[in-house]
Order: sequence, then C-alpha cells, then structure tokens
Amino acid sequence: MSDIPGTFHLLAVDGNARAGLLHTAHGPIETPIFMPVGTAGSVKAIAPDDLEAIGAQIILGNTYHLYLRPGDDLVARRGGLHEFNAWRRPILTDSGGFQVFSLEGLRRITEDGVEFRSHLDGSKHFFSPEKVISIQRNLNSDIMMQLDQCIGFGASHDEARKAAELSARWARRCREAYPAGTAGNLLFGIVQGEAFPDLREMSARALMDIGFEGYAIGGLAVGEPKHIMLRCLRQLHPILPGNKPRYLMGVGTPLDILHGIEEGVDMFDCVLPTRNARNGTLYTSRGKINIKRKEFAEDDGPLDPECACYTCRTFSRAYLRHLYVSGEILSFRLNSLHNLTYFLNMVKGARKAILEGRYAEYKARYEAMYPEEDPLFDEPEA
RNA sequence: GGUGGGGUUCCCGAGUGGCCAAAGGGAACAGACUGUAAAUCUGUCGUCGCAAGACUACGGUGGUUCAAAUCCACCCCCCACCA
Repeated sequence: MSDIPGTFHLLAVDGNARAGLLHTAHGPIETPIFMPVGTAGSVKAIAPDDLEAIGAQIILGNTYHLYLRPGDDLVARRGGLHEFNAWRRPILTDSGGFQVFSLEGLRRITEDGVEFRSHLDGSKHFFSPEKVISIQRNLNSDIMMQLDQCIGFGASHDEARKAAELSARWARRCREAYPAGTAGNLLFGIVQGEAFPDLREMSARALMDIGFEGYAIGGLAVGEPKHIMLRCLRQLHPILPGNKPRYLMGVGTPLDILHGIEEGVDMFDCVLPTRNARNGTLYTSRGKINIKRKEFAEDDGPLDPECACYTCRTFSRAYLRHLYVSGEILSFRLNSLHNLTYFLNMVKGARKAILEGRYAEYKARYEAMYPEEDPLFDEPEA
C-alpha cells in the first residue's frame, strides 16, 4: 500500500461507517479518529508523552491563535510546530474560519478575506485565503484547512448562500496557493451551507470541482437541533467522494461522534473532552457526571470502574472532587487525561467494530448511556 | 484609666430614618459547555409557601418615631493610640 501523504486506504465498510488509514507526512492515522484540540500548540494540561500514552494519533492547532502568538514565522524558525511543541505525530490546523464565527464583533468580512481585531491586544490583522495557507505552511501542519466563513444556526437562506459561496471562492484561492502535491501537507476543503440541503450540495460540488485531499463538513454543532446535523450528514454521504477522508469539524458529544461515524465520517475534533474536564464534567461508562457534586465527597470508588486510564487506576472520586473544588492544577490534568482517554477509546472501539462488521451493536451500547442525547429526540415528524 | 474607631444575614464587607431579607465579594449547592476570547459562564443562596404573603433577622436591653440596621440612653464585647 502506498504511504504517500494524502493516500487514503479504505479498509472496511459497515453500513455507511468506514474504517481507513490516512497517510500524512508525520505518519498514518487510523480512521475513524478523534483529534484532541490544542489551539495554542498545546492540548491544555496534557503533555505529548501523555497524549501518546492514551493513544492520540493526531492533534489540532489553530492558525489564528498561533499567528497572533507566538507568530507563525517564529514557529517556522523553530522548525515548524512539531519541533516547537515536541509532538512528532500528525497535526491538523484549523484556518481561523471558526474564529470568523466565534469572534463575531471582532472581525469584518470582505471578498478578499477577514479583518480581525486581536482578542489579545485589539490590534488589526488580515487573513486572506493565501495568508492562511502561508501561515499553515509555516506551522508545517500535516493537514491544512481552507479559510471559510462559518456561520451560526438561524441565518437566512440568503445569508447562508453568500457564506457558502464565499467559502467556495476562498477554497479555490487556497487550492491555487497550494496546488495538490506541492509538498507533503494536505489541504482540506470545507462544506458550508448551514441547514439548507441545496446549499450543502452546491458547496460540496464546488469543492469537489476544485479537488482536495479531504472534505470537511463545517458549520454544524453551532446551535442547530440535532436532527439537522444527521440530515446533513445523510445527504452528503452519497455526494462526497468515497475515496477521500471526511472530517466533521468541531463535533462533538460522544453520541454526535458515533452518529457521524455511522453516516460515513472519518475524522472528528472537539474541545468538549478537554474543556469539560477543566469544568468538572467527566464522561464515564455510565454517562456524564459532574465531579464537583457533593455526592462524590466521600466516594472512594474509581471515577469509572471500566476505564483503565491513569486517573481511574490511581485516584478516588473523593480525591478528584477535592482537587476540582480546591482549584488544584492537577485536577485539570487528571480530568483531561480521563476524558481524552474516553473519547479516544470510544472511537478506537468504533473502528474495531467496523472492521468486525458489528458497528450498529457497538453504537447501541453508547446510546443506552446517553438516553437524553438521542439526536432523533428533537426530530420533527419522521 | 483616657481618646478615637468598631460589632450587619455561613465568612469578609457596603449600608446612617421608609425604595432593606439588606450592595459587592467569597464559601456552599446546582446547571451549562461541540473547528477553545473558556482553570469560563449561569442560577440558587434567612424560614415556611406554587404564589400572593407571613414570620424571624443587623451585639444586648429599653426608648423616640406612622416607620429603626440606621436616631437616643444604658450595658456587653473587639481594635488602635495615649497614660
């Protein structure tokens, strides 16, 4: 099998769920995959050796944040992000497209790009599609994302169309700034179009005309009802090319991810395991728990009896509660270690299940753990 | 012994006649978090009640007043400085 960066081997299919292998300049990643988020070049509270120990294969970095601080040129002089942060496995960088959404009020969009005011010091910066490629090449990320305009749920069809069309034009400029095969970095396009099927299809086809090493689905999990995401994934499944990886950006909860896998998505990233860990919400084989709750004050049992991570092997719920309530730094590390292990293991188990042709059964076990998060719950008349 | 300052709801602390069950912070107890402006944010926080409302509360006792955490008298504590 070829291991040229960008090569995607589809190893098994179970329903629409896929198990594959994606080659990058820093080694292969097994899909489906969950990618921990390390916005500022660090998965918060977790060192690279821990990430490796819990089975992380690829992490995220963020163009906007690393450009502002310490500066992508500085990172380039250090030999790229992998040398700088000592994570030698694959890295995917987001383009700043999400900040177009999350920093609304601090940015202005034009045809040529986005003008940001830094959230750090208020200074003005301009991101064009070409600039974003240049930054990501300085970072030397294995998977670069096009600049896109991510919008929240509730936009009109007209607004959503404009954003999707602009994103498609930016996609072409990103591709032209970095033609396929220029170097070992891969470039992914991002499907936009909000909750509108016609726009989603238009967006996907525009990207396919341009041609990318992978296709991301953006603009989901931004406040829309759960069934909309599912509908969108089902719609896109037969449209997107079968031989390229698909990445559902920013998703999500355990069940969101398992539904995504079921609909043919290969890659996921989300801040949920790390942010929730820092805020005390922990994922267990019996569902979510908030470790700060009084009921755990004298609970000598492990966080999750079915988890083999360092946190669960070593500490009691009572101690973890104490660390959280006391604001101890160790709380962030132990909780993050556990939540990441949970997400990583869940997706690893999904891959195994697909390879063995029993994905539906595997997913059903998780659905039983999170009855309140059924994506069909808010679906209108089926 | 003298002079000055002070005792407020679990804690700190604002409040000098009604708009006070009483600012603000903390603690406590819950909840949220989806391509990280997040070690963040939100709610509750005297008792009873679904509520309207009732009751109990600002060191103690008594008083002034239609009305007192706020004014007066005495008493009990605490702090600073002086002797």
